[in-house]
Amino acid sequence: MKKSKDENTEEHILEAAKLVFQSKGMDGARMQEIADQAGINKALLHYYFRSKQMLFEAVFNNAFSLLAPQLKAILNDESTIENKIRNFTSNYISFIVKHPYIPNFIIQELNRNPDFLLKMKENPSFPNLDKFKKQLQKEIENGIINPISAEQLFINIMALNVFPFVAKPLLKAFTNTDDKAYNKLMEDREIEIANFIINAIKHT
Amino acid sequence: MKKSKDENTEEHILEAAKLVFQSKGMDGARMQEIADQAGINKALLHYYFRSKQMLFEAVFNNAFSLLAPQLKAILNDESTIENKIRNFTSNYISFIVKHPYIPNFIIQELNRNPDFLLKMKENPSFPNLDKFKKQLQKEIENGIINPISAEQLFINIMALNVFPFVAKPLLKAFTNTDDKAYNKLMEDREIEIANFIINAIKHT
DNA sequence: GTCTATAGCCAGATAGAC
DNA sequence: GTCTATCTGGCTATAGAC
Repeated sequence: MKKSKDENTEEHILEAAKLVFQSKGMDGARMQEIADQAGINKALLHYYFRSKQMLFEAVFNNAFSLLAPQLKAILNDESTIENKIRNFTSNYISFIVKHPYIPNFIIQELNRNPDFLLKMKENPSFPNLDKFKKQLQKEIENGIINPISAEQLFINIMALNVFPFVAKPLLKAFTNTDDKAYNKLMEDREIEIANFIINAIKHT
Repeated sequence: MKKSKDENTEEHILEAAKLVFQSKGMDGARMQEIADQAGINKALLHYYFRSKQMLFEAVFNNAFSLLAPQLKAILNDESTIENKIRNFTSNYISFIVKHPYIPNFIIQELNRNPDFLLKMKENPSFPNLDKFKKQLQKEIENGIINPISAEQLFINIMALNVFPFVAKPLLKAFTNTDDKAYNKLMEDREIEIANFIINAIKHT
């Protein structure tokens, strides 16, 4: 196994780079800090990834490819809109617990450089709302759901799920909660959000 | 008026610094770019604000003190919960049109350095939910509103209003809209969000 | 108050030994 | 593949003339 050592080091670097980039961002991150975190020398980072930019893109693409398939799976499964909402909410919360920095990292870096998405949108595996939209229209016609556009509903679902993690420091201050109390709020949201959304759209 | 020239320059610097810091962040911003934007020399920035850090804090505090009083006013006014929600939503959208970068700027920099808020929370003018909470409890007891905690409702209101602007690049890609179509979605939200929230919580 | 010039530092990247 | 040493450029900050 000639490559075992390489792959190991490469993995270590990626793991370290993930930690540093996701908490400091591209501009705030330092190659030295990544090297220290990985327990290796700065020169080795360049040996494996050539430049800071390329290392960053590796980390970013990894993060994005964790998020996208999940979204896609839920949008395109066969269950009802109500179930999709419940599934998404419960999946998303457990995803965040495993990868707390990802949403903010992705949002921040996309604001810095929106072109990242141009290549990705070409990919046929990029999530899209087509199926979700058809299904929603049908449920609206059948009087199960009140009229709402698929885009607005999708944005609302994302907003209610993602925002509390992205804006945690701000919301902690406004709601005057400490870390423990805020995390409790987040746990409760797993049920609360789904009910909130369904109340908002379900025909009565 | 001995100071008129100074104040003018200081204003120009702050305006330029706002533009640069809000789009690039503290780490990505360059003093040279701020100087160019203000049409002055780099040395003058230091003459007025001593350091990049201090200039940054001036910009950040300005941004925050635009956002906070607005929130406070709406939380503490005398109207019903339903009206508060409608007011907040309509005020917030026009606020964003005037200051599109502020929410993302504040959220981003608070994640970089949450301690910024520690001093601010001391200030008695810092927004809090006390009055909102009492009022909500009363309307729940009176059967106007379905049970929900003030914190969760507040987070939901913020999420639905703020997130679409913070995550614009990501949501534009997922909803597969161009700039024009996305802005149309945002306009529509001024009514849509308020109705969505009220449907979600209003007792029927 | 405003400028030019430059000090001084720090970060990304490379050369070259092992 | 991994290291030490170093180059090079860019950035904040200051000195000093006007």
